[in-house]
Amino acid sequence: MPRRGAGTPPPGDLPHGRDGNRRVYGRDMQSRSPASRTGRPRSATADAAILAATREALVELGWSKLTLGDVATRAGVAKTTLYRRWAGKNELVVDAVAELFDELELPDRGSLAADIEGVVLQFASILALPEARSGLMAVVAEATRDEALRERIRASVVDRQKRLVLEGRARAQARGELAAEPDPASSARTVDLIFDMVAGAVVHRTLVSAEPADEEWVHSFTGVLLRGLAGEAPPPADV
Amino acid sequence: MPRRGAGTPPPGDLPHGRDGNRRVYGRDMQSRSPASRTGRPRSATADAAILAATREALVELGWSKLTLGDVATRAGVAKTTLYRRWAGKNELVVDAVAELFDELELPDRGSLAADIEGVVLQFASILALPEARSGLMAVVAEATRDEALRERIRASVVDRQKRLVLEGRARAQARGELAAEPDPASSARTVDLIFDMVAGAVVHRTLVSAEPADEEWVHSFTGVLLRGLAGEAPPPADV
DNA sequence: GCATTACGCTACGACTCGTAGCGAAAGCCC
DNA sequence: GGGCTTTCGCTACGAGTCGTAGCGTAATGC
Repeated sequence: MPRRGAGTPPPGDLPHGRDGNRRVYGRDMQSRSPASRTGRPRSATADAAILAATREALVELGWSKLTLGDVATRAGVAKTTLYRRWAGKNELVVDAVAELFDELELPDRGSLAADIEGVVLQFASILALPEARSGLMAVVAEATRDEALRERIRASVVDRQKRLVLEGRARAQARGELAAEPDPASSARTVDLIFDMVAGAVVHRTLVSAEPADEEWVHSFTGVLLRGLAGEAPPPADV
Repeated sequence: MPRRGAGTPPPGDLPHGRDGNRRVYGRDMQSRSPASRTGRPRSATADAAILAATREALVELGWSKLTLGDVATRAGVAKTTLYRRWAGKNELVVDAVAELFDELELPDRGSLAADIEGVVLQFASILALPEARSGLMAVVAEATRDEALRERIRASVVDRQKRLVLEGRARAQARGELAAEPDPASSARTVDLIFDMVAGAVVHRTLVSAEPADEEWVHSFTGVLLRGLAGEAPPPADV
């Protein structure tokens, strides 16, 4: 499926001030990327309108019934404009959903347990949004057959969460709650493991089991994660 | 999207000897369900061929590019036959993927840790199949907007796994490895939590992180699940 | 003013969808 | 065997989506 070669990643003139190289505009990034600042610039407002329209369509139609023509109409742009910027439905939805994860933060709550509960609740609140539920799993499913798409998801969504795991772990080690792990390879494996356990549990709870990841659940989850199944028997109900 | 009302769930004459009411054939089950054993029976071999062709198409094309016409051609049946039995792509893929989970078992390995590692490895080996990777996440994504589909997935895929959690937990309590939990409501919550943690972690590892859930990873995961993050620092490398 | 790029619009062939209608096949029951 | 019922394969169909091409116009930098 060859794509047009007209893409030019604008350095930083788009509204969502995230890292630069996320929007790929077609497929290739280095064709004539560095400095082509002549001609009419791309409308930044159109960009925002398209992503907002995509989320709106995700809520109303879901993934499978979402069409790019419909998104274009909602956004008030021409369908061709959409195809000039994104390679297809997958890439568009990834970008639209990724913006939802911008607000993730990790305020220091004083203890590892409190930090975990805080960030898990944030993550759960995002996954509770219908536009995230419909879109995220679908693009993950598509990504199983598309290496580039997987990388795009990793850069836009996953890494932003994983940073929180790194940060929380460092804090806990500084507090003495977790033992330091000097070997960097072993440490990286541990971080990956924790990340898969935290994100996986929340995703599975909200999307597969279709039950809310509320405070009670998060509290129990954190108890098992920190102390294990055999730890304290039932976590105290001091929610 | 109104569907035909011709469906009649055959009691048990289909090859895969699973529980009865899984295949719904259209939408309604009680229209004239109980006994209509006259007329030409449905071809059981066609059923198996269709499901096998669906998995084959999932491997080659993935979810989004899979078309029912193509599946019908691969299976050697007419496209209309497909629509007479399944309401659409979602239901068909659920049934095709569900068959992959038939072989899940929980042999008694003597300890809770060994039991967990065994079942997680089985689950991971299923998720490593491309037909499972492509199909499962996609139908889960669709299910976020379709209550009936969610129930179908629960009955065909999820509950079969959850039974293993129940079984393993009962064994561990009999061995004295886990404390008994007399309150049934609290016990049910714990089982759900464990299930979301186990299945979620494996799914996230294999599908989102796109890394294999091999023995080393499973061993580390089991260690954290049983003893918690603060438990022993790095699990001993006696894999 | 000029080159360059993005935009809106229309039109297009190719494909998929899900259904309708038909005659033939494959079972049960008398 | 004859009759009844249901399924099957096949063809055809309107509706909808896809992704692109082509055109004239708008908005920038030099």
